[in-house]
Amino acid sequence: MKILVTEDEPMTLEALGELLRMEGFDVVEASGGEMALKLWEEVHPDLVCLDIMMPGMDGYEVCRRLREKDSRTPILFLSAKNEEKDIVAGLELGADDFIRKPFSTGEVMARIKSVIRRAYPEKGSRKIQMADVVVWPDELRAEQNGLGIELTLREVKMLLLLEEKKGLPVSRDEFLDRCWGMDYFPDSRTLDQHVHMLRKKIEGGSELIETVRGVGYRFRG
Amino acid sequence: MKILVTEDEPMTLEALGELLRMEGFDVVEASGGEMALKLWEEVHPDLVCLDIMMPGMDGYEVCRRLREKDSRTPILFLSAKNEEKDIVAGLELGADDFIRKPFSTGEVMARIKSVIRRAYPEKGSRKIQMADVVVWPDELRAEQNGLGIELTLREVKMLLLLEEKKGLPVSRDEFLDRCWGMDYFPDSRTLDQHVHMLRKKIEGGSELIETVRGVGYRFRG
DNA sequence: CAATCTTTGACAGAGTTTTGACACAGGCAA
DNA sequence: TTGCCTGTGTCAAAACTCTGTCAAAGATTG
Repeated sequence: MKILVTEDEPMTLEALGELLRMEGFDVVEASGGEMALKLWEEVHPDLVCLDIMMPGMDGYEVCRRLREKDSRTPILFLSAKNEEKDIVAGLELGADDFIRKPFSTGEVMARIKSVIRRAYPEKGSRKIQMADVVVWPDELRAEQNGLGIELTLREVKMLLLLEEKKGLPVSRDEFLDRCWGMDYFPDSRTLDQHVHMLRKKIEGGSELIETVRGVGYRFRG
Repeated sequence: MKILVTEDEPMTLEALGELLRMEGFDVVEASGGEMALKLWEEVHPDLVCLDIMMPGMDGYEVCRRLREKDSRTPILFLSAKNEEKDIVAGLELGADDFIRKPFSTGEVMARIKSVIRRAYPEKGSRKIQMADVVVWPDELRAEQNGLGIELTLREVKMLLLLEEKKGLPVSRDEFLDRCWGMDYFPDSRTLDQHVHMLRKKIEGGSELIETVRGVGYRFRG
């Protein structure tokens, strides 16, 4: 799930980005309205967070232009202006929700997740085929040869990453970034241990998750 | 949905009560006007059926007094007097409909349901089956193995959410979002506590509401 | 103010993740 | 080939996190 965050204040931008990445989102950061539009073209995010007050092109204007190209992707405003009329103005432009500054991290996450749930209800029941394994990521569950397999949250994240790379090797660093968090560096055998678990749970596991020495792991698919 | 029935003829009163209970209503029976007013205070029914001709305080008078306290709850007259002027008198007092005696059970039900639909458009007196539990969300009530279960508003919301997801896990975030409100963040064991309550009220509860660690809960169905 | 419903804090218990010790394997140079 | 270095596999214990449960405090409603 990709989120484009636009905010002119660098500290706030980075904090938001980090917060969202912690929760497993892909985050693209824009420091202004023009950049936001440009990045939108490149990455086509699933959700856009816009600061209203920015030098140059403000959030309203960005919203208007985005809505010309795409009316579906949810847009969420971050705003220090909390007057009723601004909220109304934003909603008329097709915004999905508002977050008033200063905000708590809890509130940001709750609202973003809520908007995502409303916009992508189908994401609640994905099903992914990986070789002869069927994975239901949201249920922390998989099946192979008619046999049910219980997974943990981390194992699912790892499988999804492997699936996303479709047979390409995924480096250890990338695993840690995407399944743990950017600034997490376990100092010993943590990653190996989790790969071990996956291999144990999936029949013929060490054939399916192949070790690429000096790099990381790859899923044979 | 609670209905207060007032009628001085015991046989008729019991028959009406039985009829309504068959249809899943909660029925409170009053054998006279004074009793009706007293019971109204106690139970705050969603609908009142009043016989017009009763010894002591008659239906008109009860209606007038009820309307002083509450102008919303629908009132329905049962009457052997079927002349035009009586109907007009009743409607002026704020009654919602008339049923003429002798009445057919079909007519009674049709009129009562019609009045309810008009007065409570948002409620359909829905009935939802979840595994072996039948839930009447609007009545904060459920039944399992013929055993009645009283629910609170929050418990009903939680059940409805679980039902809506049909066996998929519902995340803790989503519970808080949908059953509490977007910007509500209880800081401790609130959600667990409510799940606990539901499990306690529903037989075999912890089997039915399964916990998905790190995610939330799911209803087995 | 009494009854009911909700929230909270403390604590226990279960499940998951991390760690450290050690074994093993692959690559490289002598 | 042998020996060495580095990277990986495996295990079990330790550390940590999440959830269940209880009792009591707080809110709400009649």
